[in-house]
Amino acid sequence: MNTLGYAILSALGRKSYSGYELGKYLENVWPAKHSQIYPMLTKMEEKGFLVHEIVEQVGRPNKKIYSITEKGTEALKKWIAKSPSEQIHRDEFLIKVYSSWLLGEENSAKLVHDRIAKLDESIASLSDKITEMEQMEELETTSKDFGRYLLFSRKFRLAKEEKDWCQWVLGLLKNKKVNFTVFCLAFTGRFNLLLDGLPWIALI
Amino acid sequence: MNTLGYAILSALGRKSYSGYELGKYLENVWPAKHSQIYPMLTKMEEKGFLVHEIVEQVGRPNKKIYSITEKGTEALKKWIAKSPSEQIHRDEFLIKVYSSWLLGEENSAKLVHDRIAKLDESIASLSDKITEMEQMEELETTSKDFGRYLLFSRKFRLAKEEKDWCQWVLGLLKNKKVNFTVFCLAFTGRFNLLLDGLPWIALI
DNA sequence: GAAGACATGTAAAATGTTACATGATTGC
DNA sequence: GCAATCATGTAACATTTTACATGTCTTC
Repeated sequence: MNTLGYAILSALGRKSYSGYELGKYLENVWPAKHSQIYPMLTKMEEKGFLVHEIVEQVGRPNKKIYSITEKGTEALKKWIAKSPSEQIHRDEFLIKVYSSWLLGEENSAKLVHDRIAKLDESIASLSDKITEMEQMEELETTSKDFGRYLLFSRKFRLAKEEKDWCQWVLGLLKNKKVNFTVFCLAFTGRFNLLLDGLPWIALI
Repeated sequence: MNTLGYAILSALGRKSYSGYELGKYLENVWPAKHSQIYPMLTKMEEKGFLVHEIVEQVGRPNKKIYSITEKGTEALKKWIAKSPSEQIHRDEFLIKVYSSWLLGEENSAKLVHDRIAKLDESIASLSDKITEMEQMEELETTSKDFGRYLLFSRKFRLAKEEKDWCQWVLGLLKNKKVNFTVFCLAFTGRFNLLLDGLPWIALI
């Protein structure tokens, strides 16, 4: 089985879902279209990793709700123990930024502004999800929801970091020179390496 | 032509490369194996976007150095003007973190520690690359090297943010509860939204 | 009345990875 | 002597995307 299969198992380990619902969850960890998900679910059920029950609905199509089996959980556990493969990150935006010298400063700035707008949207929606999780009475590290919480807070932090970088780029585009900033970046890089391991609170 | 093709054009826009060298550059924006790159270069040359010249070498195989043509530059310019597609991010590590409740706290911590070790490696090598760029006398926004600089500083910042998140996760795993942290995260989320647009320097 | 969410599936095309092929040089 | 780097290419396989199919309900 491939990573998509294990991503599905990891989702069903926490909660039973239909293929349609899985599609939305998977966006966060391993994007896949429904045309890939449905055949995969069939294959996984044949192997005994999953079972489904049909939930009849009024006014909309019936669903197949999939649940993980003992065999599925065992397979997932074994897979988790192996060290993960390298992450894949593909971003057309970065290729376009790389070619910004062809684009001119105004158009480059527009490219970055558009990205900021998209990031603001996802920051807002992630903020809402985290607020929801705030409502939970007890969220311990052994809870099935703990991984979900880690995931969303990571997405949130990453989006904010990306936005900060975008704003830094806009600043460079305005000032047209970068020498001083290059210096600062390299400096903070080294500075942070020194600080590593020290509790930040001690610095205040 | 697909994104890989435009990624190649963007690289050759800055500097001429052999297929082998392109493979290494592409790792940063659009990872591709040589088995995908070589046929793509042939196809692109047939279309008139590229030309190559053979560089004979002693003691090692000859290279084909590819250069972008006028037609290639035009194609790249047109493509850059279109708004970029969504970024793709696939990471087995995150699926494993999501399933950390199955793993137990010790094994979860090991998973995160291993990630930190990998991040430290890339932080170190990116730091070196940025130091190299520091040497450059003039790095203006219209320079062909400007995009390259933006790219590496983004990679650097992202890796550092990822490491911070990892360390935060390790802290949670130790304390076993997250309620207070959830609160802080959501709070800083809102706080930062308030500060947006204000120059940070004004706060000192 | 059009668009989008809900819901599941198949087929074809594009994209990406692994394996097969070859071969010299350099550093451990 | 073994692994890694340099260097290019093809073939087979796996994965992913786009298009084809169908149909109801809800919101603008």
